[in-house]
Amino acid sequence: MPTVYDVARLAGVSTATVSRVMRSSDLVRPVTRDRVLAVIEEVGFVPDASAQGLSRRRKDIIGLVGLERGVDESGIERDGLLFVDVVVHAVEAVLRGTGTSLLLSFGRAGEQFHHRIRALSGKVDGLLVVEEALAPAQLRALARRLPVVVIAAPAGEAALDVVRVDNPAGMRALATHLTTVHGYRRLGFVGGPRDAPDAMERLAAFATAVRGVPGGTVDVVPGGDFSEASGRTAARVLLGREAIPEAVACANDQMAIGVMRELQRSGLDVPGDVAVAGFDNIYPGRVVEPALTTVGQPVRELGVRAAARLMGRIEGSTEPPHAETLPTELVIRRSCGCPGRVREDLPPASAGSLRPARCAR
Amino acid sequence: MPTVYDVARLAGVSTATVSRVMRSSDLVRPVTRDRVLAVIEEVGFVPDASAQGLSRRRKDIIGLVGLERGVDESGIERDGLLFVDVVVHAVEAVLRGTGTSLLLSFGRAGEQFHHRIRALSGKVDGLLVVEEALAPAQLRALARRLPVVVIAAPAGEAALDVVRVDNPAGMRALATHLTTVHGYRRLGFVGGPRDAPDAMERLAAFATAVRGVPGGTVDVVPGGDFSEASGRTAARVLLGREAIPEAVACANDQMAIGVMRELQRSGLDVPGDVAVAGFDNIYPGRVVEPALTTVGQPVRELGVRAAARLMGRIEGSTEPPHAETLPTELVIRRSCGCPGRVREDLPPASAGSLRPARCAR
DNA sequence: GCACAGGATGTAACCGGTTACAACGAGGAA
DNA sequence: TTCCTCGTTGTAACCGGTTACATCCTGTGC
Repeated sequence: MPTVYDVARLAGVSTATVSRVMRSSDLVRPVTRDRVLAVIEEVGFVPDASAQGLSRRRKDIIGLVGLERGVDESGIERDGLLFVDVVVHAVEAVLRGTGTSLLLSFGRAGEQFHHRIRALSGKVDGLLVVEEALAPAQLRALARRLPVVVIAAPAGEAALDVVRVDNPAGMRALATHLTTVHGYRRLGFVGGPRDAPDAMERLAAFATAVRGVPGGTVDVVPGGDFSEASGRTAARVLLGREAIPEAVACANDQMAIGVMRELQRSGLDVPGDVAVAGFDNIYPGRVVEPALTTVGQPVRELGVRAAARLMGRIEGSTEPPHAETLPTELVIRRSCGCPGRVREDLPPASAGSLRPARCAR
Repeated sequence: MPTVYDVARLAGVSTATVSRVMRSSDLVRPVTRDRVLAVIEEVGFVPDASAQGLSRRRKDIIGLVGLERGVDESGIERDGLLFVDVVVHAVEAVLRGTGTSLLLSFGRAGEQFHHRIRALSGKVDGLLVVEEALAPAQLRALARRLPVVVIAAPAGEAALDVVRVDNPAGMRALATHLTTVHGYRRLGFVGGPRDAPDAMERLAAFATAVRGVPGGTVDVVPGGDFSEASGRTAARVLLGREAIPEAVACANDQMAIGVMRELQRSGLDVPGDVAVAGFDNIYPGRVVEPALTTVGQPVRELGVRAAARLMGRIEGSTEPPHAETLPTELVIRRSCGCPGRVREDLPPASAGSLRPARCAR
C-alpha cells in the first residue's frame, strides 16, 4: 500500500504538500496539485484512516448501539423490519456525503453490554444509543467520555441529549378513539418487555386514559417480548378470561398481529367480536386482514434528528443538552372497527372531530 | 482523555508494560498487572483505536457495503425488512465477542458508489460487498487492495470470494410445483431491477423451466424495483392482457404481495382465479391473506458464512478464492392454490413426491 | 536597487499506541 | 564466587498521516 511518502517522492514534493492536496485546501499551486493528483491516481493511494485519525484527533466514525429485539437465529423468519434498522438507514442517509461512517453494535436484552460499548468508544467520535441499551448511570458515564445522543428514551433523562417520541400522547389518542368513537369500555392491553421503558410508558398512558373514562377498565397482560409469538400467547390468556375485552391494544404492532391472528384462529371475528390495535405502524400491519389500526411513530425522523444533533456536538456545539420529543400519529385502519362499528349515540360532528387527518390505505 | 503515558506514570511503570497489560499477554508480573489495571480502572483509560490501528496495522473494523433498495424518505412506510438488514444482523452477530466492529455504507441503485467505497477502504481491514453494489471490474480492483467477500453475487465472479444463493434451483423448484402439482401452463412473471443480477437470474431460470414444460408459456413483465408498488403496477399490466395468466411468480415477495393485493382489488380471487408466488420468504408474506407461497433463501446464513470467510482472509488464510452456493427452500402456502387447486389427472403419489419437506404455517 | 509582503513549499514535531531489543536482577549451576 | 539463564521491565523507534513554523521566491512599492 502506497503512503504519503511514496506519493511525495514520486511527485517530487514534500508530504506536507501531498497532505494539502488530499485535504483539498487551495494552498497548493494548480500545476503542483495536478501533478500530485496524477500520482495519487496512478499508485492508487488511499490515506490510512488510523494515521489520519491519530493526527487529526478525529476518526470520522460514529457508533450506533442498540438492542436487537425480535431477531433470533433464524433471522428472516422473525417478525420483520426492526425499529433499529430504520434508525440505521436514517442515520446512514444523513452521514452519506459527509466523510463520516457508521459503526454498529447490537446487544441482546439482559446481556451485559456496556463493556463492549466502552471498548467501542475508542473507535468513534460520538455515539448514538438506541432505546434502553444502557442503564442511566452507564449512559451518563459514557456521555462524560464522548458526545452521546440517546434515541427513544422515555422522559427522565435530563442533562443528556435525547430525541424521543411522544408515546403517551399516541396512546392517549388511541384510547380516546377506541372509547369515544367506538364506545368500547372493557379494554385489554398487551404489554411489552418490562425492561423497555417505551413499552412501560405506553402501557401506563393507555391504562390511565382508559380508566379516566367512566366505566372504562383495562385488562393488562404484561411481559410480552415484542414478538408475534408473544402476542399469540397473550391472546390465549385473554381468551381464558371470563369476559373477553371488546378491544385489545398492544405495545407494538408485531404483538398486535399475533393477537389478531390468534383471535381469528379461535374463531372470533376482528374487529366484529374484538377490536385490535398496535403501535409502530410497521409494514406488515398494512397487509394483514383486517388492516391494523395503530399509532405511527416517526422512526426515520428520530434517526435523522439524532444524527444531526450528534454531528453538531462533535463539531463542538455548546448548546445545553436537551430532549426533543417528536409527535406520533394515529393511523386508523379496519382492525379497530372503522368504519362501521361505531357508537351510535354520538352526534356525528363529535365523532367526526376525532377522525385523524391521516387515513388508512 | 487519559493515555498510556498517564497510566504508566500513575502506575509507576513504562508504557510498554501498560500496553502488555492491555493486550493481556501474561508477560507481566501479577502484582504489577494489578497495579496497572487499578490505574486503568480509576482513570477510565480506553485505548485510542487510531493509535492502536496505526501501530498494529490492524483496525479491527470490517465494512459492509450494499444497495439500499425499497427504503425511501418515509422509511418505515416502505415494504419491510430488507435483505441487507438481515445480513447486517447476521454479520454483527458473528463479530460480537471478537473485538472487530462493523462499519456500514449503503448506496442507492444507479448512484456512483465506488468513490465512497474507496475512501471507506482506508477505514477497514476487509470488506463485505452485498449484491450488485459494484461492477465486476471495480470489485476486482477493490479486492486487490484488501480482503473482499461478495455476498449474493450470481455465478460468474470467479477469482473472488463469493457466498451466494442458488437462485436457479429455487426458481426451478417453484416452476415445477406450479406446473406439475397445479398443472398451470399459462404463467406470468414479474421481474426485478435490470441491474440486479439476482433478479435476472431468477427470471431466466423460471422462464426456462416453464418453457421446458409442454404447453408452458411465460408472460414476463420486467423492470420492477422490488417494491410492493411496482408489483401492483405489474399486476395492472397483466390485467390488461387478453389472457390473464393462471399463476404469477415474482422476483421477490414484496412485489408478489403487491400483485396479489392488486388482483384482489380488481375483484379476482387469489388463488382461485390467479395463483401468486414470490421469492425471499419475508415475514409479511406469512400474514397476508392468502399466505404467500415463496422460495426461502438462507439470508442469515449467507451473512454468517461471508463474515467467517472474511475474518479468515484477514487472519491470513491462503486458500484459493472460491464461491460457495447455499440452497434455497420451497415454502408452500396457500397463494399458489395449495391445498385444493391441484391437477387431478396425476396419481397422488407423483404429486405427493413433489411436496416439499417444509410446509406452511 | 532595496525592503517587504505574501504565496508556495519544505522541515520536523507530534498524535498515542506497540514491540524489537536492551537492560536488569535474581536464582541456579559450576 | 562467577557466569549464565530466564523472567520482568524499560527505552526508543516506528506506524502514516497533519500542521505549526520556517524558508524561499517572486512581484510590488518606494
